[in-house]
Amino acid sequence: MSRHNPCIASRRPSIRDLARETGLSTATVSQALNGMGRIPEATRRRVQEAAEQIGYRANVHARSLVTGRNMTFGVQVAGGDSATLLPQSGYFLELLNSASAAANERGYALVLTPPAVDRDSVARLAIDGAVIVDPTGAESLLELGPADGVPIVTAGRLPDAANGPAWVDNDHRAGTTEVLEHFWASGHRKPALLTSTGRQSYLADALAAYRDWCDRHGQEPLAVTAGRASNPNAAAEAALRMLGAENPPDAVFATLDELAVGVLRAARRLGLRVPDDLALAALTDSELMRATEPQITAIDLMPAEIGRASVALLTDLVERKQPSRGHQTVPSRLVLRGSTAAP
Amino acid sequence: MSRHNPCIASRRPSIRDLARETGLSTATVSQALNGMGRIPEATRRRVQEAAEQIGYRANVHARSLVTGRNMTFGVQVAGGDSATLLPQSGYFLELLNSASAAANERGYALVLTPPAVDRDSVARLAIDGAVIVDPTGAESLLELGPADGVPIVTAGRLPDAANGPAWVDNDHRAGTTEVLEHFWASGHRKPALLTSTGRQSYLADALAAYRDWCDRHGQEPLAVTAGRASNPNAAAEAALRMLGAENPPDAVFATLDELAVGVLRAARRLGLRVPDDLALAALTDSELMRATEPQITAIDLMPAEIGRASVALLTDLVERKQPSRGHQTVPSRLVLRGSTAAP
DNA sequence: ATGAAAGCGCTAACAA
DNA sequence: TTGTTAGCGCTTTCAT
Repeated sequence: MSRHNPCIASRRPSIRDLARETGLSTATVSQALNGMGRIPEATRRRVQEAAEQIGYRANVHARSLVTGRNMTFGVQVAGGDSATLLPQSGYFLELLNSASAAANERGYALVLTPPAVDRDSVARLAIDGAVIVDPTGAESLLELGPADGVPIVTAGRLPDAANGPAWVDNDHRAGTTEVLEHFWASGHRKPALLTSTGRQSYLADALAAYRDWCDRHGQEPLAVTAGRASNPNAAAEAALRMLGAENPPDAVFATLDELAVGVLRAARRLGLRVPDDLALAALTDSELMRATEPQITAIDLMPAEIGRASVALLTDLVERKQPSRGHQTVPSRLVLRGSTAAP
Repeated sequence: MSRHNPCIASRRPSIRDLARETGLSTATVSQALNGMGRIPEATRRRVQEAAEQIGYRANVHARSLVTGRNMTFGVQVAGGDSATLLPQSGYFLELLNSASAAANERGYALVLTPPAVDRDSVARLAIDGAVIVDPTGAESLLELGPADGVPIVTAGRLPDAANGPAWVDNDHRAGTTEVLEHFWASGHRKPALLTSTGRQSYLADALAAYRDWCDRHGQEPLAVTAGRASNPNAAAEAALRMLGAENPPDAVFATLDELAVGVLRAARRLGLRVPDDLALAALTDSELMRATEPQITAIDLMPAEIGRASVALLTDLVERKQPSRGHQTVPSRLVLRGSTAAP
């Protein structure tokens, strides 16, 4: 019946409407709109104009049904509780925005994937691939994805990056070394490392680079853990102990923005001048680093670049069916502020 | 040919495989899995078990093609540049996470929608509805959506909320009044209002409530604008002028977390004790408010609740085809900290 | 209570 | 160069 009653209630024009409009077949119309080179330019133009005219847009579900591709990527942010997530929220949000833009440029939609997915949700989400940001290794998608033919890219590395999925990351060893050299150049000879607990790769990287540097400079390493990550008070306490001990460090590199805030607080309490008595820098730049006094030197991890690169890598994996290895290193940038002196 | 060659290369089991497995027709199988009540419980169970057995999951595209529903919501975060976005990133991220969870609970996927969409992208995204977070009124989706039958819910109100889309928001007038009463209770008699520039509804709300309160308490209002939103330095300057003037305020309510940080800095520079000489509170709670010394009293806007409520409202709109008016107010919560004294 | 059949809108062989 | 045709996997009348 509906076929004999041509759209009184206005439905979206289908490819058949467009075929009728142009006097061509649906197959030709489809080719003209999507195919490459097979249709003469004149016809193609005619079809495109008619499409514009009647406001035709292809139905994505019909297309996906036949092509077998979803044109959708998933993005999963942080494996765990939102408490550990929020201190770095600026980082995540910037990453998310750029990843979304990059995906859309390539014709993919980006869907938010909840941290704990089961096989059912993976199927329902209908994603062609996924980016997992700062994985802990416990994310179910890490196994479920590849098992169901959904390639994964991680932003940040997994503990066993060698035979894990493709990844995008900063060179945190280089960044750490750069900070320590910056301390050195301004006359600070005894830097300490203040870390949070966690299995993230960047912590291991920072620690390794720190130990290397100490070795090369004949320093005894002083690496302190502040306990739970997102706690400036815990950091302040750890810093108080560290700075109040005999032969204290004259510089601190903190592996999280909030830790650096705690150090600053401790320094103030001890009457230490920053940067003269104590130089201070943080691994992750954030608005927090601009809100203190003095502002804190920090490494900008370029989250927008990380997001963009992750999507680019994922697209390659999905479209070119390349072997699912591969990785990319995004350069970070040391942002000098008042907590460290100019050399 | 493929129909005569039953899955040597393993494809996902289709409804026909399930029909064959159970000895039923595809129609019955479909009914058993989705229909309500029409199929005897025994049959239903049998089908469900067989589905489990062979790992059947319905193809979302095939289903959407026939039902005409996408089972997807869009979410758009911030209309403009990321500079104005990032200071509130914790707020957004929390909102996003809860919105995603709420959508998934209802069977919807949540796709990130870029700020500037055209009609093509709206069609390609294939969304049944969208949440726009903190709209400025300039978002193209605001018009494109409804024009294409995509209902919109805004988290935060539009300038002309009366005949705009459905919205979810806090009662910022009540929140503002609560803060002012809190100031009053601890003996602070002359509160000032420090705002950022912007067309957001919460600014107008705060200002209106502030003026009302001043009226009722026989105070001369002192409302100052700090210029561009996300700048603690600009806020500090504005605060310095305000606090250095004759007959200065003894309390400041700042409409953004970063502004409050600027005020704190100004107070320290002027040698004012907080909260004794100057009480301080902020409209938006964030990790920043816990990173200063003293920590800053702030209104927690319950972003997770906002996200959840927005999705709930959107679902109603989409599924029940209710008139697209309607709104919901989410209660906020005053978090008392060191920057204000106990009464 | 269950099945047969049509068709959602599109693409991709293959035919002309 | 273009058209014909056969589905993609599912839901939904309408029969039985």
